Amino acid sequence: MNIKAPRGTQDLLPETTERWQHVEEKFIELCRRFNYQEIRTPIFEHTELFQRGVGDSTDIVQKEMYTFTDRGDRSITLRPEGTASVVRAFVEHKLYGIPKQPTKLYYSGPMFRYERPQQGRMRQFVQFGVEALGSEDPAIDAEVISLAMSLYQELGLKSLKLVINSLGDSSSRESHRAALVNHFQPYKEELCNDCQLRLQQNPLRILDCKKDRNHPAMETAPSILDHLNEQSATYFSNVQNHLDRMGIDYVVDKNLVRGLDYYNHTAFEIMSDAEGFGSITTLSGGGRYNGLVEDLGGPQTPGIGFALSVERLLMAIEAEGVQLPIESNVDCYFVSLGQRASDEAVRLTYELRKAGVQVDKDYQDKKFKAQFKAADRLNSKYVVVLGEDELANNIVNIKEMETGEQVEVAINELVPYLQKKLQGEK
RNA sequence: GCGGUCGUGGCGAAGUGGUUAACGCACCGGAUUGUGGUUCCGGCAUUCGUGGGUUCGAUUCCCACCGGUCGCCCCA
Repeated sequence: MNIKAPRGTQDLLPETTERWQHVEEKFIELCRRFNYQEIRTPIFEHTELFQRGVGDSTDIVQKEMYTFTDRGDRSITLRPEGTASVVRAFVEHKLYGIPKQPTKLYYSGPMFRYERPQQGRMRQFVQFGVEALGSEDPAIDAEVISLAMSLYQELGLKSLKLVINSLGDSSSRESHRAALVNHFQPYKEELCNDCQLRLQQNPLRILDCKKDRNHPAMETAPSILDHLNEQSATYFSNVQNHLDRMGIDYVVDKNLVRGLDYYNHTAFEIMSDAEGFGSITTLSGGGRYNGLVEDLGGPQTPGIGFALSVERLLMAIEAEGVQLPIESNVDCYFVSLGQRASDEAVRLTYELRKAGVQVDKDYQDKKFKAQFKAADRLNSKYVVVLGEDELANNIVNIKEMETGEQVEVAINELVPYLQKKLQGEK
């Protein structure tokens, strides 16, 4: 029986992991520049956290969670997203009490959702995310958005679209909700099954229903933007003012509705315009969640954050043909002939490695020529040749592969010689 | 969860109800007993996603399952 990776999971092989490492390093470096610090939370949590945090009416909670009962009869869920866990940790460890405020955190790690996989949608996928807790300044909304945009831009992506909207505060949402119910109630029978349910549960989400998008009632549906109270409207326009001043392009989409219950005020998504990117165009999404900390038992604390999919980020890089500066090669390769020479090469390889040189040798008893081929394939800058003759004279032959030049060097000079050579290049 | 489509060596890809499963790339060895390339020669699938069924016989036909992929729902 052949065991394969479970559906919707993937192995990332060396060729790919180099690309992952590159974007991970970029993300970490960027967070540092923006003064966000890393938080690591468990990969599984009590199921209740997501029911309360993400919201019982959401698709995530209703049909996408990896939930199981552990041996202690606890209901456990593999985290489907990061914000609920971060906020839980924020409350649990009373981070709201430390002097450094607002609390600016970033995370990176696997998330799990039970869905039908397709490209850009895995059951286990990796998100980068940030959360800024404790500030209700429109400037920090802009900061979070700019961090997300910077990551894509600095990695070289061009076909980006930033979409923003405001969901308003609770009173704005209440008034909008009532207006929506009023508006759609007469057409209830004409809407799709899902939307008939949404009418009671979450009428906001009728707005981004793909099935009913052409229903005439959509055109005339009340916009949240018309129901924002003065504070909410001011907040939203301040966020936009900051984006304008920062030179970040965006479009306002009054139908942008985020799938999670905890959002209010600012909501945004970054999408890819790239040719052939496929039907899933959302690269990342985020928004403000001023009630979540309180919902999870903490003091009233505003928050905003976003999360992006690393898989989709790499897909976008691929789709746009961006070349990442990844070099996979070796400084030096040993070619040896005969057992005694090979033994000595083992020792010298170790000496070179201790001295910081990136070096490898043959371990498959390959023929002389095949060893050279291996060196070539690894793009080795130098080849050190060690045979019986060299051994007898206590020397090695060092060949520079690009030029073909070869020099004799005493064995005990090998390490300093190569160190010097390689230093000169860098 | 629903619908379409696909599943042959490491990769790409032909093929047929019958018995030797093409070809290309990659890889390994030799020509060239110690220097990367080229060329030439040779090697490389008891087996066609898995399990059943039909048949004298199945990689080829049927069914189920598994997996990929595309679209829908929804999202990152």
